[in-house]
Amino acid sequence: MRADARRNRERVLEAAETVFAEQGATASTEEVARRAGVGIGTVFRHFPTKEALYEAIVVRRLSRVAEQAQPLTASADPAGALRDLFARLIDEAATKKAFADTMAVVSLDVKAAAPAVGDQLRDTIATLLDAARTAGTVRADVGLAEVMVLLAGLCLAAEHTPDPTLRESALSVVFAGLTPPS
Amino acid sequence: MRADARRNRERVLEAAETVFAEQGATASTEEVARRAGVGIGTVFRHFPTKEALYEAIVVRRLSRVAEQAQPLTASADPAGALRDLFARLIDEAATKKAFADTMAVVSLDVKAAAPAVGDQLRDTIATLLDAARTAGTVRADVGLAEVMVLLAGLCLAAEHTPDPTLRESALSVVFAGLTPPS
DNA sequence: AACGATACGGACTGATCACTCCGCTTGTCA
DNA sequence: TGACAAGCGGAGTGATCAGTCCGTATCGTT
Repeated sequence: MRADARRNRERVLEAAETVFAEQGATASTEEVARRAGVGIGTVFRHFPTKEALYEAIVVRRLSRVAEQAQPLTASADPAGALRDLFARLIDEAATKKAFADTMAVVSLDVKAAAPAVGDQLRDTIATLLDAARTAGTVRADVGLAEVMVLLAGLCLAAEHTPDPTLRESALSVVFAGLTPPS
Repeated sequence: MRADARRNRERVLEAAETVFAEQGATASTEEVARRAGVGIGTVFRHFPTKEALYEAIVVRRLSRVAEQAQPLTASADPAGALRDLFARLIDEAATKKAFADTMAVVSLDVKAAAPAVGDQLRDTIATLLDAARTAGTVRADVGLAEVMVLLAGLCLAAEHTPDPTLRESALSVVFAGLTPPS
């Protein structure tokens, strides 16, 4: 692969990330090309389809998030770690358009396109949840599926909730519901 | 207004409701016209804009929902009534595409297009919430805003959650979080 | 330096869609 | 029943956008 090609590919990914974050998945490919300082042809040479480009940045974002999340599994307070992770994901969803949709797809449409990356995050959450249940800091009768639905819901709602305090409050209520009755 | 005009207007609304429920807001106006057994011109004569048509069916759905919800304010168990209402809205969101978005807009983008209709539902929820807090069946420190965020989140997540049991479980967790600690 | 392969830019194509316009039909009322 | 306004259908218009194609520029290699 030629040097300029590699450089342009990276530029396109970077531009796509910000454009999709700002305008959502409906942003035009031309806008991405413009932002990258590149012709449309170049975009399509590197990513044969708009969907492929979109998927590429989804994978990118997800693997970054999953990578940051992984160390949490070593935490002594798994429920707390889970909550921190959720807070981080919720903030990302509030800030970057279409990230909430990504989270919804990863959380809920399990057989989704890019499987491995979503699994990684899901696995981390599963580990934390198990540990928290064992520790007695999360109710034993809630499963991963429920938690994923709640996470997706919080992320999707966050997209329309500019006030961070309010997002935090909603998260608090959910975690109160996850805590075992005393 | 001529008899056939009134009849066609109703047909268009009916068709739009099912088409938007099936395909979401991106469904084409032509599809609505076809489903209504009417020319496109007719659709645009009654609703000058696709957006106007969409807004009309949003208002329609919302006022139906708000109307059904209103009697609940008389309930002796306001927390239970609130939960029933949420369950109903969540089911609707799971079944009818774009209803979840409507709920999100009504819940979160307060200054939205069709104000009065959203207010009606919001008022009912506020009344139930107040009563429940007074009765001590909902924590005193959660406000309407938080509840609306949670409702929107549950509805948005429901759109991707075909399993009704799972939706119900998620709702349970949220309501557990709303219940005062014993 | 010179040459072939690789990559680039952006005009172009075809499809889709919201919306318009006008010749024709149908309801209404005298 | 006749006449005319109100309403209808759907071909047409312009805009947008994903994706193609090819003449040109750039890179790497000998």
